Amino acid sequence: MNEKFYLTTAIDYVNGAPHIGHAYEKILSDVIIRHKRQLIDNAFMLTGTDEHGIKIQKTAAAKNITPKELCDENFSKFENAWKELEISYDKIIRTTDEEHKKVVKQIFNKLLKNGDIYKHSYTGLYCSGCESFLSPKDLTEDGLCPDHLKKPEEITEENYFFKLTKYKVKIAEYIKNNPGFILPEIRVNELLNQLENIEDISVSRTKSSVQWGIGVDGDDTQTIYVWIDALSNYITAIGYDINNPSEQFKKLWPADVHVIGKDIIKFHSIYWLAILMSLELPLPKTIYAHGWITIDQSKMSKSLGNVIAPHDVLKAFNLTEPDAFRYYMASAAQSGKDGNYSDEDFKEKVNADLANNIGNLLNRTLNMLVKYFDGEIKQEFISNKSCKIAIMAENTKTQIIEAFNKYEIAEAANLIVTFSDSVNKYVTDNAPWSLAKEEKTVECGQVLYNVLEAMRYIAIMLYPYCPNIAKDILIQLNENIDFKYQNLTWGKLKIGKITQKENIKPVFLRLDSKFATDKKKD
RNA sequence: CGCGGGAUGGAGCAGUCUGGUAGCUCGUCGGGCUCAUAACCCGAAGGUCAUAGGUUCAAAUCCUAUUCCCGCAACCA
Repeated sequence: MNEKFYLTTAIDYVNGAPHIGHAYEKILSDVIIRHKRQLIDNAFMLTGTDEHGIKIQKTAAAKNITPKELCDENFSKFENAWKELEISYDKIIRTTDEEHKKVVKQIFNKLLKNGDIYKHSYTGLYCSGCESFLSPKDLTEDGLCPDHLKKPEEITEENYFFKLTKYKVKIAEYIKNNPGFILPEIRVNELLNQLENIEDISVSRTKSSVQWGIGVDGDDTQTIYVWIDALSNYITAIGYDINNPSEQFKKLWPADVHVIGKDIIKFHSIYWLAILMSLELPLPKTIYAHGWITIDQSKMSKSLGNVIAPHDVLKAFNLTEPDAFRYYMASAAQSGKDGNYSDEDFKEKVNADLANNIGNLLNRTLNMLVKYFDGEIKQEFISNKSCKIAIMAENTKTQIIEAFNKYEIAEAANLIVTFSDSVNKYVTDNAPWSLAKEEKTVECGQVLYNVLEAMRYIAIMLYPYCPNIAKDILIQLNENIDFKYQNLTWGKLKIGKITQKENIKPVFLRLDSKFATDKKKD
C-alpha cells in the first residue's frame, strides 16, 4: 500500500512533569495512529518536547542546575510516562536535538533571505521580575506588575519580526477553501476573527534576556523565539533540510493531522501555516483541536493542587496495564469538547464497558463452549455473512472507520460498546443454555459461533484503545495476533478445539472500589 | 456591553446547524434468566428541555431579552 498517514502531537514544555492533560492528547493520538496502522502500512506518529525558553532557564537557575540538566531530567519523565501508557510513537523529538537546532537555523535564514523576517525595534513595558514585556492590560490599576507589584520600566528592544500580515489573506483563503482543515468546525469562525486582528510577530528575543535557545546565525545578540523553534519540529523530526530533505520527509510531509489542544490552534493554523508558506512547503491537511480534561469538574492547575499524573491513576487502581485508563481517556470527552476525570467516573465507565459488557461476554460464551462442546468449534457452526450479527459487525466496522476519519474517537469507542451490547442481548434472546438442554446442538453451536466471531471483531476494533485486552481476547479465541482490518471479514474464526476450562480467564476485572478509597487517604 | 462554552428526569451527557411523539449511560425500583466477572436480559418510576416573550399548524431546536454557572485574558495542555 502506498498510502501514508503522518500524525503529530503538540510538543510538551518540559518545565515540569507530565499530567493527565498531557496524557490525554498522547492517548488520543496513539489511538488514532494504531487505528491507521490497522488499515495502512505507512502510518507515522511523532511526539516530542519543547525545551527552550526563559521559563526553563529560570527554573534551572532556581534549582542550581543547567537548563540542559533540567530538560534531561524532565524529558525522561515524559518518556517514561508514555512508555507506561504504551504510546506507540515512531519518533520523539527534543528541540535541543542537534539536528533540530541546525535545521531551525536554516529555516530562520531562509525566511530572512525571503524578506519575511526583518529587524524592528519596539518599545514596551518591561518588568525585571518577570523578565518579560507586559502589555498595559496586564497591569494593575496603579500600573504595576500584578505578580511583582513593581512598576515596569519602559525600554526599547530590537528583535526580528516575521511578516505574518503578508500571508493573512492566503491563510484565510486556505481555511475557507478547506473544510475539515480545522476540526472541530466550531473553531473556524473563532479563528477567522482572530486572523482579522493579526499583526507581525516577533520571532527572536535578545540574548541578554534569553540565553537558553537557538541562536541566530551571524547575530550574537538574538535568540530564536518559540514559534520558529517549536513549530518547526514537525518537519525537522522527519528529516527536513532546506538543501537536502530526507526520503522520509518527502514521503510523509505534509502532515495528515496535527493533534493539539484548543489553546494553541492559533499558532498552528495561522503562524505555522505562514511559516510553511514562506518555506514553500505543502500545508497540513487537518488541525485537530481537542478540549481540556478537568478534574472533578474544575480545571487542573498547580494553584488548585489537583494535578494528577497518569501513573497515579494506574497505581491507585492497582493496574499493571494502561488499557483501562487509555479507554477512559479516549472516550471521556466528545470530539473536541472538554472531558472530566474523576475516580468515580473512571471506575464506573471501565467496569460497565470493559468488564461487564465486553469482558463478561467473552467469558460467558467461552464457558458455554467448554461446557457444551468441550471447547470445540465445529464446521457446522459456521454462519454466513447475512446473519444478523454478521451484518451488525460489518456495519460497526464501517462506522468506526468513518468516525476515525472525522477524529471522533470517543464516538468510535461507543460504537464498539453498542455492538457488544447487542451481542449480549442476542445471547439472552437465543439462550444457548436452553438450546443445549433441548439438545438442539447445531443451533446452540451456531449461536456461540456468532458470538465468538463477534468477539473477534470487538477485539480488533478495541485494539487501538486497549491493546492488551484486545490481545488477550484473541489469545483466548486461539486466534493469531493480527489486528489488521484486512483480515477482519466474517467467517474467518478458527475452527477446532480452541479452549478448555483452565484457559478461560477474565480479560478485564472490575475495579474494586477499595482501591479508590485507599488512594484518597494518601 | 472583552471573548468563548454551558444550563435537558437523582448524577453525567446526546439531541439544537437541517423545528414534527424527549433519548443514552450510570443510579433507583420491579421482574426474568441461570451460560457468566454480584454478570446479563426485560419492564417501570422520574424531565412543563434555566426564565420571559416572539415566529410557527408545530419550538429543547429559530428570534429577542433576562438570570445563573464555567473557561480564557494571569502558573497550567
